[in-house]
Amino acid sequence: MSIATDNFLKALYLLRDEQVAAVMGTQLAARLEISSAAVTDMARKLAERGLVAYTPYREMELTGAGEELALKIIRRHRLWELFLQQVLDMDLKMVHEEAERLEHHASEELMNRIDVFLGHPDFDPHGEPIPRQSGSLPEANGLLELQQAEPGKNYLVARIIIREPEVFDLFARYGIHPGQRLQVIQCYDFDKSMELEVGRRKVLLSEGLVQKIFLNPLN
Amino acid sequence: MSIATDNFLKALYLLRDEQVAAVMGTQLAARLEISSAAVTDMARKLAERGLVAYTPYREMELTGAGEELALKIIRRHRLWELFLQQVLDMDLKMVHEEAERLEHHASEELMNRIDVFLGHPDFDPHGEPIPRQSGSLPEANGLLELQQAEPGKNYLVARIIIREPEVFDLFARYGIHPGQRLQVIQCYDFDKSMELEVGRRKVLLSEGLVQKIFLNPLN
DNA sequence: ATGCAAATTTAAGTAAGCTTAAACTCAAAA
DNA sequence: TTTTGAGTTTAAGCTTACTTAAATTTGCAT
Repeated sequence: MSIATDNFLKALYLLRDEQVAAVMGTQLAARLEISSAAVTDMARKLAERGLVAYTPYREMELTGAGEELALKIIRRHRLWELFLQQVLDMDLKMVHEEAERLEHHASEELMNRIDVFLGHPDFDPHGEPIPRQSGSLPEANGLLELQQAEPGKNYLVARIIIREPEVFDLFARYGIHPGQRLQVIQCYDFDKSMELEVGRRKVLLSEGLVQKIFLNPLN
Repeated sequence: MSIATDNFLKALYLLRDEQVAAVMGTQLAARLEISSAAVTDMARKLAERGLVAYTPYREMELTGAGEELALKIIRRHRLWELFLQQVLDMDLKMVHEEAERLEHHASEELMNRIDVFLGHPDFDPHGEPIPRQSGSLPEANGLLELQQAEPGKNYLVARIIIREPEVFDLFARYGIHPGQRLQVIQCYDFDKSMELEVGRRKVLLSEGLVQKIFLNPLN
């Protein structure tokens, strides 16, 4: 499997995942930064290999086999991201582009060692789920949304969704990161903001921020 | 810089290093597993870029700039090898081919983090020197050859040259690895073999094995 | 000094993964 | 229902890093 193939399958999977609708060539071309002619070309080749369902002038989507491969690549990407951040202390801003290259070049064996080293993690540093070796995805709904937490009880931050770099910095400043213990002080129903205790500091979060945090109950 | 370029420069450096003589196309072709026509092609291109000194039908060698680049690539390779072995506990037999791929795809920033993580190491798991960021090579002659060690004194193993996988296994079985403390019990001058104490075990090494071990005096 | 074999170079061709530009399709508006 | 333009495909061409096969050079042995 070539890098171009890897990237095509990955982009197709993620694009489909982000929107709910099917994926058209132009979007793929934009995301992969190639011409739409190249997309058509690739689609035809991957269709021959049974990885993409494709009829000329129609939308395309991954076949079962294609999705399986896409998930493997995404697994590699997210494991690398987490490894680079947690073990080598790389800046979250650099971690994506680094993983973007490394994901294509590590052996299965190495990826499994990284997985073990990290303790079979469920989420990458952006809060995105890391597909398992089996191809299954960890479900965030095993987790509790912060909105539903009971004031007074203790929780562990399990996952924070970080699509914007500023958000990471903000949470970092308040000491909110996976593994951190926290308690809900109060919920303000009128605008759905919340007051938390993190460490021994009190923090006030807007609804938008609250929705990015998922918890595990403690004891 | 492409992967092909990386590999060409690296092979040219290492080949030159192994033998003392200049390097001919056929040897390069053999090592890189490409045709000699491809070697000529590459040589011409790299000569244009000022990385290789090349005149048709003559031997070729690296220019200053070429050697600088070769050392950078070798640095990456050896840092990866050590990282994979020490941090991710990969088998020494797999470490080379893994590093062979990763060396081309990690950023300078990542390599430096790996270097720091490992404590700016001087030698890779095969005992080969790791070029520094500056391009200089750690000299093994800061180290003591085992032959010259004084019986009774304590030493730390600094470097073991492992070109054959069996040798690694052998040393591993006797607990001999970088960082290990040892003492010389006796030298047998008639065949230059030696008896050592490693941990609390006594070990008898042939001359060939003795020559692979380099030491730092302890206190 | 000459011829020969080995090594090297040239020439021509291949494959992947692109590009641009022209041709085509299709669905939706007129 | 015809037109239109956005989106897609086809066609032709490029680059890199190879390949094989034929031509060339070299240095060594005679």
